[in-house]
Amino acid sequence: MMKRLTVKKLYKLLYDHFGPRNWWPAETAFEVIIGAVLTQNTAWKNVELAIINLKKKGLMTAESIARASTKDLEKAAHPSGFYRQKAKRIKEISEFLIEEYDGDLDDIFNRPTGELRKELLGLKGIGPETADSILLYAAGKPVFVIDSYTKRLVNRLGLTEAKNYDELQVFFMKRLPSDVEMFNEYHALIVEFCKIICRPRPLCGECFLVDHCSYFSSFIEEPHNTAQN
DNA sequence: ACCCAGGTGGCCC
DNA sequence: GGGCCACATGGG
Repeated sequence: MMKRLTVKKLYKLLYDHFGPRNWWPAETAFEVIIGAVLTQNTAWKNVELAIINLKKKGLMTAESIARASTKDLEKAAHPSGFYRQKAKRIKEISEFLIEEYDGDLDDIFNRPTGELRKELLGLKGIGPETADSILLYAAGKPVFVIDSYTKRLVNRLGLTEAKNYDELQVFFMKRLPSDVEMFNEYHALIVEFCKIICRPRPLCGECFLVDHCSYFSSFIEEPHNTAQN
């Protein structure tokens, strides 16, 4: 008889399997913001290339990006895709930080979380996931980040019917203690798990969650016949 | 030659 | 408020 999988139990399973992920992969809070924009609908590997380019040009501070030419920013952002709009957006965000907060992130991060979130959402290029990634991974606020992996996973597991961002966020936050470290790990663990196993198309092979959830076993398919086509 | 990746904003109805 | 669509590169 299979026990019902809960949000807390899922966290434990993922944590026990993968261990701490130690996110976000960035040297500074500002780099988290830039990475969060660059990684929108983009593989992180490509984002790394763009971040290396920016650093090589000395473009990993709000001051330098605000001052940089659009052309230089586009060249650096190129490998991450959507490079024209991303270049424009990291420039606008940097300009905003300089103008409104003198480039001081501690200053802006000291604001109440709700107000800060609204302020971030007001910027072009920052939607709910990017805003919450910044709140959690740069500002250290207890905010649960939802992404396409999270939606896919909880829907397949049958944990909730919720589909839209805010509903899913409430779903998780109502069932978990407000703990920055745990929220940090939980999101990173979901990404890790989905990168490997919970793909758009079912992946053949075993999955350590199968024993814990019947919904999950239902989409694990038989090994692919690679001979066809 | 497809499909996919740590989304967002602008339209349209 | 939801359903499309453009945005673009690099890897499988």
